[in-house]
Amino acid sequence: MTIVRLGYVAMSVHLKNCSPSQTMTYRQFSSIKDREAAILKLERIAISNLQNCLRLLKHNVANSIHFFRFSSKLIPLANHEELRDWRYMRPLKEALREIGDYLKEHPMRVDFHPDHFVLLNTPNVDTLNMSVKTLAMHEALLKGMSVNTEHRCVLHVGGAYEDKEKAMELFIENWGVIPHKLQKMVILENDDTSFTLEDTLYLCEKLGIPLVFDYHHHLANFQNDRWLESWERVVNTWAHSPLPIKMHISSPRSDKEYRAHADLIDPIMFLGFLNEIKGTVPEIHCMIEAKQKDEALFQLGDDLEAAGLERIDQGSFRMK
DNA sequence: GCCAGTCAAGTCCCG
DNA sequence: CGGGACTTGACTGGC
Repeated sequence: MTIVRLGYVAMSVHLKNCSPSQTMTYRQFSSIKDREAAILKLERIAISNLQNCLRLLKHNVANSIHFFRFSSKLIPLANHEELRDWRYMRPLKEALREIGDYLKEHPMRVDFHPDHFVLLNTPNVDTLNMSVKTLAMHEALLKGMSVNTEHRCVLHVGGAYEDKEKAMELFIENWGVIPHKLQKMVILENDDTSFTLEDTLYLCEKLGIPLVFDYHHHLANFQNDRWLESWERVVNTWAHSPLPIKMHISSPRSDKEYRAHADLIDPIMFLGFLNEIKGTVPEIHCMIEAKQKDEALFQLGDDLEAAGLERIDQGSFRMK
């Protein structure tokens, strides 16, 4: 038996005026003459983003969704060079605590996917330092919400830099200088241009990092199309995690724009996948990456039910 | 009110 | 080798 739980990313198409990613660009920031007022504005935006996150969590509970990825744009300009003196966490304490209190009452898997500027295998020291800083910010946000930080940040391996083997060795080398508490947060995903399932698995096994299998990326970028041959190894990377295995699902927008995400999830592709892994794990969490966000989740849920899966609630299914 | 162009960050790809 | 594409949602500025 396998329990399948569906999750979605960052925002809801059903909640109005509820963006968790409002922002201010640096150009806009620097055009405000009173710097203190400009910083207050940044703080107001960040607090509003967190309040909208809480609304989203309530929406999830109301719709029995147990899995959610926070936006990584919660704090505009958080690590900008010119705002090094800004202690941005202090004014956010209260808003973060409220989220933490709510999560305590309504347990839900929440995590982050820092964007593609966070590169652990970069040969550039400044880029590496910025990446560590950004990871530390994610850690502070999780801690502010009293969420156990272990395995909550999905990252890609990084750039190939014209030599994939070398780039993987550089990942291992740089990994050694990442603070242990940040290492603990990281999980790694196969990507759609450079690092395949096998490449990522090599690093995950070597360094003890759980692997997030992205099925769509795999179809766009593989060495061996028989991913099932590696599935047991993928499952094993989660053996010592407090969390169930997770994966990403999305569907190609079109043949021409194969790598771009479609509005919705193609249920045939997903059902095919589920059929293969049925019974191999007690529980799996599937993060839906689709333009239509939570609506894609609802529609996929209906498709799964129509296909005969036993529905536990809006976001959960049981496969015998 | 709508549409096009712009935005912190890095890497890849094409000409 | 250099500049544009990539990707994403939000926001600005021009009409």
